[in-house]
Amino acid sequence: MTGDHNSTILCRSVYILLMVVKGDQTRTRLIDAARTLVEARGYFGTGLNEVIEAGRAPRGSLYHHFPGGKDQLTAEALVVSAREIDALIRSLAEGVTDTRELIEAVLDALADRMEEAGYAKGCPIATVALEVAATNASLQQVCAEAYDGWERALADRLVADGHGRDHAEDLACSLLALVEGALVLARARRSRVPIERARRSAAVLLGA
Amino acid sequence: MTGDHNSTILCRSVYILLMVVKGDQTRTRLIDAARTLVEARGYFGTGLNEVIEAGRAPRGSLYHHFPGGKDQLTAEALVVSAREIDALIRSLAEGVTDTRELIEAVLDALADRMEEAGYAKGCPIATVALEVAATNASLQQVCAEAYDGWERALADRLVADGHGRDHAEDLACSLLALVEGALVLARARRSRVPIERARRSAAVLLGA
DNA sequence: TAAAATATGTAGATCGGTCTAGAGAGGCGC
DNA sequence: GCGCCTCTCTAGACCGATCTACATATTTTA
Repeated sequence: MTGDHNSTILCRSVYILLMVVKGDQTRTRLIDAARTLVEARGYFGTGLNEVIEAGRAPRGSLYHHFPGGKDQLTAEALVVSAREIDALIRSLAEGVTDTRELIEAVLDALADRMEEAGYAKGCPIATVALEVAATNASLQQVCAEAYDGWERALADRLVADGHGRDHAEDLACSLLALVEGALVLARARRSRVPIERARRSAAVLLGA
Repeated sequence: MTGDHNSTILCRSVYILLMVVKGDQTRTRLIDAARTLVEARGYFGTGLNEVIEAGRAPRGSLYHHFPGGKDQLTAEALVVSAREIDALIRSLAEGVTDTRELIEAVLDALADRMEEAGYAKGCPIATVALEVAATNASLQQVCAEAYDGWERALADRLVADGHGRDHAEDLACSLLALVEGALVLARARRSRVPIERARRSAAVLLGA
């Protein structure tokens, strides 16, 4: 009886797990498709038809997994992309000796990523942030939080380098701006030169 | 006879002028409407229905003045906006003593403009640049040229400050990146703090 | 059987773009 | 000097395509 009960629980758990995994597979494919498309063409430039085609899912699945529609899908895609960049910063931060090296590593990684994608990638947040800043409060909030997280990661490393907290936050914000701006210029020009130049300026800001 | 001829020419000239002016008024209204909407919501986020409504013009007029359709209208709107910023930089450059003051003045002006518009304005080029970098060569070209012009204006002022040409171009590119990035962060967060912080970092880059 | 997830179909609006009609002006022949 | 022509620009109806969103099966699994 206890055995039956346990095996029932087990079966049920496995089922739920499988369902979750399977459901999550479709869900994940949709989010990944949205991430790629939104980064390449923005919020308004990405149609849900493209998303479900790229995500190989029927229309109904999209609204099953994302009852909030396009906004929910986009918000979740932005959160995943933001976390990925955050993890990139924090993982690179462990293998370098100071923040200057960290910024250079981040710029290199983002530049490579951008070139490899034929300039369809850059900052996964910026395009949407600019499109919705004045008209969509919830997505604007998601974008703002993404930047907050990255800035915190940079500030943490600056503090570890010995900077005071206040100065670290100031500097982290400017470094983030420099990186974001370099990505904008690089994409607009389809050239990584602005990123190389930002590297040197970042070094100056960090007192190299 | 000569009088008749002259008055005929005069009438004709006046007519053509009026027609040109009238045509240009509609044309200008459409471009202005497109400028505002595109800066606020980007290329894909701006519908031609909104443009003709804001520009108080019928559809026929739009396609009369812009036979190239949405792309032509957007391209011309970007060019006008780019020239406006270029003129802003060059006019501010005349009233300051060095490039540091110029950057600070530019940042102040852009931040005011952004706040006054409720964060519906920022950089008039960036949103479109990010949306079309990988998919629309002609608009991407327009964006790239806009940034080239602004960078040249900054580099000119740096050369006037005594910097060597090569170093001036490097520095101008990074300063532009810093400004662009600060605008992105400021819009995303709906706060001018990132711009204030970029001010200080710009001063550092310019050796203040 | 019940619930979850998938698979379509389609509604209703809006998209960019095209088309034709007409208003308003001067030129021009008679 | 009057009617007619042409030309520019305005005006809006209209087109097929696409958009987001929802509704309705069908399949899958315990």
